[in-house]
Amino acid sequence: VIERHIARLVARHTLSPAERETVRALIRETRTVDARTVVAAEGQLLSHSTLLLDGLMCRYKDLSDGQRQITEMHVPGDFADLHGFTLKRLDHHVMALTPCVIGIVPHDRVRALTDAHPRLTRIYWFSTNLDAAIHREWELSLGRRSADQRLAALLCELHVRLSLVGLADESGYDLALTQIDLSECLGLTSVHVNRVVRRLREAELATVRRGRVTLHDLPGLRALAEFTDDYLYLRPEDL
Amino acid sequence: VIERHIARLVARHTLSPAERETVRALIRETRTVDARTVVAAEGQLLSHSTLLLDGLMCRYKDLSDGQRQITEMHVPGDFADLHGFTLKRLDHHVMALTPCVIGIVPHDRVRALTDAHPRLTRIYWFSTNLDAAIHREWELSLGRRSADQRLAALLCELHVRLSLVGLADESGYDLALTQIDLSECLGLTSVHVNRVVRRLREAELATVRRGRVTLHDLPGLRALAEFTDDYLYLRPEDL
DNA sequence: CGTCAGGTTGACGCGGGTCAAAATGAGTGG
DNA sequence: CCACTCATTTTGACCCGCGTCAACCTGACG
Repeated sequence: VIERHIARLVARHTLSPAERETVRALIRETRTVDARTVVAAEGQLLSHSTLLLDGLMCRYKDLSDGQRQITEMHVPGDFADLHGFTLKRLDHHVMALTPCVIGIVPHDRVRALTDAHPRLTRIYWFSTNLDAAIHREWELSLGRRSADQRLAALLCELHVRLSLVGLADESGYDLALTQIDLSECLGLTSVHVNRVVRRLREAELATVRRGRVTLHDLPGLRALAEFTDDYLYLRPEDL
Repeated sequence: VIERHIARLVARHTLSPAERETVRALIRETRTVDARTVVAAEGQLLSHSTLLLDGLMCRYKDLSDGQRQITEMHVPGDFADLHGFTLKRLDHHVMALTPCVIGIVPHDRVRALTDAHPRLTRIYWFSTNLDAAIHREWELSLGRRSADQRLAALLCELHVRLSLVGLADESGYDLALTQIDLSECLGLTSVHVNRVVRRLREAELATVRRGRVTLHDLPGLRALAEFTDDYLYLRPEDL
């Protein structure tokens, strides 16, 4: 399943066989974690990063009254908290939303990589910058898009990202998120998400039910959200 | 004025004299740009990054109807688009909001740095991860904070960041932003920003007028926003 | 002293929040 | 195989924060 991580990297940059080996050697062990497990807590000193191999995870921050904002979704192949290597302590929580398989990557191995492999370092630096680009797109959604557009944009983003690792096709993808989870991504209430889900279904754009997203009209969905995949950087460039 | 950049780095990590020299040598030239100049356009292939030495800049994205979302503010000492080194093309615009002094840092010098100076590479990697942390905090604001809390949070963040480079004290700071600019940071309309500015003044928390932010009650402002500076990473850690 | 960007204010409307209740449905144990 | 449970989804009625629209004010600058 670590091939999903390689696939994700290769979608953006070439990797030599030697580099692939170096990447594979980053993982010390794999583990499974239950749904709703916090794998990295805000403020905690970290000694390793978490590579998501299977399942869904998210980053979130919350306010004192319990309101929660998910700042990014993670799909298989993603590093959930590679930025923890330089930040040491996270400004947010990382939580499994479904049962997950994760790879543990000790920070001393990442550090050795930065000392010995400048090109791979640049590739992983890129990877955290891609997370930032996703954050920016979400800021645009949260600040300026309507509720319908926000959900459409999220569905389009997940479709692209899951396709990269072979977990989506043109018909749709499996997505084990509750409407509460979606509301925490979108800056809405779960009640309103329910209305928006219905509207997208009635507009024959997409059907979202617990467990599965079915895409009826992807161009229409993209047009509604004004979605372009530029911010996901799918055209490989040299590093 | 490049000392502001050094000050910003040293607030988070130690720098040896040799490292300081290496950092200084990154700048090929300095320039001035007028207010409202776009110094890096979305999608454009970049060959250098822009170090902000004086003035205010921002990153923004927009929708087809002209609605704009500023995703981050830049203060003197910040790299405005260091992430452009790995991304090659930006997913957003970078614009001067006031007349600015900038340093031009060619990407081949950054690349040389990543080949020869692993520790400085980690420090600059950290720097772009700090941008991402700011993006996440803004996602929290845009998704979950009320209009009043959002403005309070922004004023608190700028106070901390400007203090680091000696451009703010406990009384307040100069800030040449229009209410339109603020509205584009906060995901609000300029009309509503005007009302919020009045409310913060009437609550004797802060006075915001064109050119100057005066802080009357910083603890009150921070409490309103539930602001903590954790996400700005002011406690130095080793890299 | 004219011009024009930006700031200010008021009236009104709407998107999305709140509250409450009922329906659904995936386990779980008997 | 059924009864029970509890989280989640769904729906309706009502409300409010913020947007919209429009008019007027202010002040910097030529």
